Amino acid sequence: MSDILTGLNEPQREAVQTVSGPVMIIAGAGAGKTKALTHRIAYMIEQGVSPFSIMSLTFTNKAAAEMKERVMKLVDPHAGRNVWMGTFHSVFARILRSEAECLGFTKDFTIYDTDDSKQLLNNILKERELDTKAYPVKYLQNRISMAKSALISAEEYCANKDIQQQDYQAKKPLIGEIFKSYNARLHRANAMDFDDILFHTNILLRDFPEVLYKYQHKFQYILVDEYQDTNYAQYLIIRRLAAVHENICVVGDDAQSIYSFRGANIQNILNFRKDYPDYKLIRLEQNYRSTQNIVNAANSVIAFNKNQIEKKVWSDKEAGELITVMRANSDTEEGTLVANSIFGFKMSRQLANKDFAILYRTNSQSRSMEEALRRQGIPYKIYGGMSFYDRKEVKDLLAYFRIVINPHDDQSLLRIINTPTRGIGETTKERLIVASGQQKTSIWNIITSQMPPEINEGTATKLRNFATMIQSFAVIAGKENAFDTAKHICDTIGLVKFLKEDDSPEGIIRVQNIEELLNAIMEFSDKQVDEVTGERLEIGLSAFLQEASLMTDQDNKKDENDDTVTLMTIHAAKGLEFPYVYVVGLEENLFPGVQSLGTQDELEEERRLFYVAITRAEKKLILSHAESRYRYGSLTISEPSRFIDEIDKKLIEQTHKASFKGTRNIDEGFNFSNPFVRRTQTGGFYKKETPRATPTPTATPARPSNVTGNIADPDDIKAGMRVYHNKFGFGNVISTEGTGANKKALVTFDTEGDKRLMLTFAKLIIIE
DNA sequence: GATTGTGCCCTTTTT
DNA sequence: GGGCACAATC
Repeated sequence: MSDILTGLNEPQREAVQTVSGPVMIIAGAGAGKTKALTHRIAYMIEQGVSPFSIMSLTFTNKAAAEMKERVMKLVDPHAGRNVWMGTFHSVFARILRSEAECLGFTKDFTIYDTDDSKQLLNNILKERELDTKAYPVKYLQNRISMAKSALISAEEYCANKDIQQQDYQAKKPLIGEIFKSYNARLHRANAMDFDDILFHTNILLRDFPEVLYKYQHKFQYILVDEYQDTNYAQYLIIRRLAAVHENICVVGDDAQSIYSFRGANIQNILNFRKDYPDYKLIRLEQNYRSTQNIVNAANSVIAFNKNQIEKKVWSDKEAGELITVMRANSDTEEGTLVANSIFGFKMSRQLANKDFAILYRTNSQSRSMEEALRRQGIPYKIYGGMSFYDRKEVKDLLAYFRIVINPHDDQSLLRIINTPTRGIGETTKERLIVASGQQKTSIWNIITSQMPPEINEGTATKLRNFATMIQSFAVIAGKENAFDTAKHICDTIGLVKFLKEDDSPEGIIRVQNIEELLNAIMEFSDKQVDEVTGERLEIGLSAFLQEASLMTDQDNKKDENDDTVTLMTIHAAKGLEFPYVYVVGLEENLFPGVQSLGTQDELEEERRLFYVAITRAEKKLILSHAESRYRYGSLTISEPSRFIDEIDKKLIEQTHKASFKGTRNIDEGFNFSNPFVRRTQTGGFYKKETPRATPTPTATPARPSNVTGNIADPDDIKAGMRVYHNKFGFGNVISTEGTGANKKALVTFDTEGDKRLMLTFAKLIIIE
């Protein structure tokens, strides 16, 4: 017991020991919320709470795995593993499988991912002969997902006047009908999409009191991580399950809510006190991750948001270094500056590549960074983008597995019926879709018992052969373990042989991916060990699929060992930390993005995203922005982000590209964009008219003793330099004009604003 | 029925 | 710039 409580601060200890009743933990970034949660679970188990009665929910598999690992270290692993710990989707999919019959599904239901649902919607549009321009699939997905997350059924969607009015005004009046067909097709396919897992769980708990009763009494203790990211469907599930015991503990940080575009609702945090009036609020405010300067910078930024729960995050670490702001003249140069900076820190401070992370708003920004790192010879790894489970060949093979387990899975059937090629084309597929719509049954049933007359005999035979093959696989799956079945399927369809015909580098990767998938199945099987005897359990394909359909490759591959710089979006970086963090592309219309300038709420979400970015850094934070950038193939000019201005000025130091060697040509480019810079940079280095959280003191600095150096030759003064003037103090050279004795410079002084100086008279000292 | 050409549209995305 | 969907080809 002492083990579990030692090393915790006072509020953490309170969070761990307040086991009964509703508890809300508001945890700042880096305040040890995972520690509080894991120790709490361990503490409960040690206090005699049955692990089977504890449900702990997270959003990612990775977070769940990490928590499980940490709990197992604190308590007897046999007890630890019995806690219901996982993502919302995995825990409730598990419950849905055992209760599937109530809802008209079988326990082998398939989970459709975003791509499957996209294909399905495409089929519906085709069937209804609707234009994909009038009804963009992405828009439909969004609309349907939002409805399901808000627990609005397709029928309610159609009956709701407001919603219908919205769709009518958007010139998309048929969305409701499409929604209905979509659900009908899912149900016919014995399939659920991601949102359905939560939606159907709610239906289950709402309409089947005995089921509700069972789980309310089973899960006496409920813990929820990242509560600020829950949507209405998740909120209501938790509320229902916790209604009897009210031993519910939620952990969140409203300042880190960055998924509202996915339906996450901050109100859930704000409403907690209404739902559980006698709740206990615990604040974890001490940040153990970052230096004071970084914490203060984050605080000064987030202070600009109106909607937030009051808290003061603090750090008792050293003040640390100032936050560096780098200005580049182009996206290419931004990459170079970042790569040079990393190289410099590595050399001067003996750091490893893995001490660095480069974070950006959009994935497309990775390219300039990537190219610069490659030129500099720095190993890096880009996270995000195409996931292993999104690869076509992997999805193809998985589709075979899925249809063996659930033959009514139409999307899988359509995906693989002609892969490898079997002479079954688009026309045939369309006929099958239409027939299944008319007969209101799955395509599988159409092929096996109600072959439509318009399909000619040759094609019909091909279809029957396909069905026979799938049936033979199903027989094998009933007898053999997952790996042997998978291997058999793979060999029989000749997928590897088919892929090997393509010997391009991409083709070789595809073959490797198939091998990797088979390895993953093997690995998964190896992990399934009998708890009591320690023997390996034979697990079937179905069990593997259940796991794989809710898996992303984010979790299995976090090679702690390989020493690379990390590149990822800020969204992907949530929950992670790095000693040195670069946040790049801090420009208006990029970060904050142009689409988020519309409403206050959207802007505040962008600001929270910036807050998340800042708080990833432990020791040093470097921000950068470029004055121009290629976007969608054409050059765009950008102003520095307002977010830079929102950081307390005392915490920032400016670096200039002139301080880097060999940038003469860049200076020329810089002059080119000069008029623009002058326009936006009045007063201080950045726009002065922006409101500030804390006003910066404005006194002309006396010449500090560390300013040494001689009066510069006017010819040496160049745009971008940092200079010192005896009367005006420190400033930045924005531009120069004229030559020789007539040479003038526009200098923006930190405290005195813009000055145009004749260089033969102004005695400037070059600082850097 | 597969392959190449042409216009179109771009965020973030735990599951 | 580039990925994707659909069309025009062979």
